Amino acid sequence: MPVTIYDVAREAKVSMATVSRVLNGTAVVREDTKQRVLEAIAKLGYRPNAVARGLASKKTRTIGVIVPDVSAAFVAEVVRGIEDIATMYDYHIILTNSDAQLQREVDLVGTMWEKQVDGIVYMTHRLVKEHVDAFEQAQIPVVLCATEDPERRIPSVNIDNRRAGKDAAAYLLERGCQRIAYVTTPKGVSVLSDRRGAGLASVVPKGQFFRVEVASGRYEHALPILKTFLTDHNVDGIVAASDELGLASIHAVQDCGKRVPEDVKVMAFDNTRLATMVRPEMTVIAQPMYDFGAVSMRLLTKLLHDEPVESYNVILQHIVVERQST
Amino acid sequence: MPVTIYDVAREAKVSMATVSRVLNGTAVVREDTKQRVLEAIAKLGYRPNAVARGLASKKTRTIGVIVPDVSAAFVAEVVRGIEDIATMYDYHIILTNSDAQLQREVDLVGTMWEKQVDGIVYMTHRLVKEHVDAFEQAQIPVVLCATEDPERRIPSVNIDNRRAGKDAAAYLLERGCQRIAYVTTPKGVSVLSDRRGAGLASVVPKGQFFRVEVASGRYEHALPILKTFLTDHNVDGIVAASDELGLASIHAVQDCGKRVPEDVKVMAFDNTRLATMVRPEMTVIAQPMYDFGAVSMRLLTKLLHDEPVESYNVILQHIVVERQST
DNA sequence: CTGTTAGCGCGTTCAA
DNA sequence: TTGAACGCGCTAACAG
Repeated sequence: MPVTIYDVAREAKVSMATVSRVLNGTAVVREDTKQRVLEAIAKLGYRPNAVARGLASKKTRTIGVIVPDVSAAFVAEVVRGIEDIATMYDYHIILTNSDAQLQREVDLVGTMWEKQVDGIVYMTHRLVKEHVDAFEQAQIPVVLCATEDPERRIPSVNIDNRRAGKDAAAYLLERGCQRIAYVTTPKGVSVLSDRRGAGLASVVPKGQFFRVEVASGRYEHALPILKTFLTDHNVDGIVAASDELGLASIHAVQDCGKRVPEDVKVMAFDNTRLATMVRPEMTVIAQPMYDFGAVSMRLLTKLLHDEPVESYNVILQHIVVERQST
Repeated sequence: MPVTIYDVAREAKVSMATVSRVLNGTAVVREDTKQRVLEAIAKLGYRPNAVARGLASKKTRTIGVIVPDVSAAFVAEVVRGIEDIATMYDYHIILTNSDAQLQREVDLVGTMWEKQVDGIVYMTHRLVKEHVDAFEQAQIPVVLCATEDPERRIPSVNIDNRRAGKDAAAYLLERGCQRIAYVTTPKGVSVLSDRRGAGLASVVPKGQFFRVEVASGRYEHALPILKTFLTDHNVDGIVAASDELGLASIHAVQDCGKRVPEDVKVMAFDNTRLATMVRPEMTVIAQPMYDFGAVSMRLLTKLLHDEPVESYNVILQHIVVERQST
């Protein structure tokens, strides 16, 4: 029942090939026949069937987006950036959550192949060989988003995490902090976080740097752990791996009877909306979350259209935003 | 180059129809030939092409998801629910943001048609005739998610917002509040919010109910407006339409030199993670955000598979979660 | 239980 | 500048 390209052709008294031509601008069509076709399309309310197009052209104008979890503020913002640019270039996105589980992450590349996506924007905490193998086997252009390939084989968009770690430490050191703690997930979970930790450790004098590991990165899990830590350790500066951990840090400090920022300065990574909605407002190393997504998607479109790209491993800028917690 | 069903057929020495049968379980296949096919599939690493399947079967196993903005915490949680259940039933989702713009919301239904989605999960603040017309014209099953169709023509998943408003008011009234303010977006923007407001107003004595309108619903925009309001009005109870507005309310109260909850009790709708991460922790009318998405998607699968459904307009339960702000 | 044969709706040669 | 014909990879009758 749905009107097809044949119906339009009949209505306009041309062949379907001609309709296809005006639709795609593939070849020059005489102006008046073009008008006839356009009128027929309008009259019948014709809409091209993207699935049929996909089969015939082998291009679906669909991008696979694989992320750990959209419900995380950071990720949601990234996805928004991806979708905006995708829309701008007339692509749609198929969104999937991997829950950061390797097996699922790898499997999803396969199902994205089945869906015949033109490309993939990929986000994971820790890229390993299995991922790269999956990309290779699927033969689909991939851009890593806020995800690092240690060997830089896959196009990616990141900030300089090591440098960001250094900047955070330098910031606190300059303001008189002597003993600094880094609150983060356990080593090995997130490459980015570990990179930042390395940056911090490279600047803070040995013996004055502490690493506090929180399994889940969630506020409610972190709070008690942090309280215990602060009871045992006398730090005067804290860098948290996320806004949520930053807030937990602030509250933990306060629960220990100390003040932020007078007794302990706290800063966090990310700069989600949370950072400006709490009191004291949090000083942060702001990450360009939206741009992670937007730039990744833009890079992918370049790859797909064989446009020249200046860099396959884009580094975006991070900045320290000073607020009340330091 | 990619291996097709023909390659598998040749390898297994059967016809492609048989391969299709073992793939889809469409008909009984003798056990040993089935094994041969399976082996061939494994050997060749065959993956069915979903686009070709979609064209032939007219079913894409893809669901269109149209939301105002994924980067909003509430929405992101809903989307997560949708995606989880979609995955469970072997569907994928195409996610798009409408920014709550009517024209775009309507257009997106058309582009979803082009993509040949099997169904749509739809979220908007205010459903009007144009939406319904678009659904009708597209002839695609739609489930409204956290969105109300006043005339109940479209399947939907909601809470009872009027009752929720009443419950909020009753809760504050029972605790001694006399003058209650409802902090929300302007009338007409969100049907749900207006419904709640009506519920509140129906319980709070006339002259003791105040409606504070905040254009954007964002914390930073609400804060100054609320401070001004609180300076002029002596309320002792506040109901906010979202956690973000609730937090703005709390801070506004504090900025006016009053205490929460001693001088003014504050409660909010939603119960996003924000509610438990701030101090005082917020009392909320908890909304089942994840379930909005999950149940919507489940309902859609029932519609798509002609399973019997008990109710086309599902009402989920809301509950008051008492915390420190009241 | 299995193979043959049409399409699905469109892009894309190749001729005209 | 236009049309006819083929094929994309698969599902779904229809035979056998």
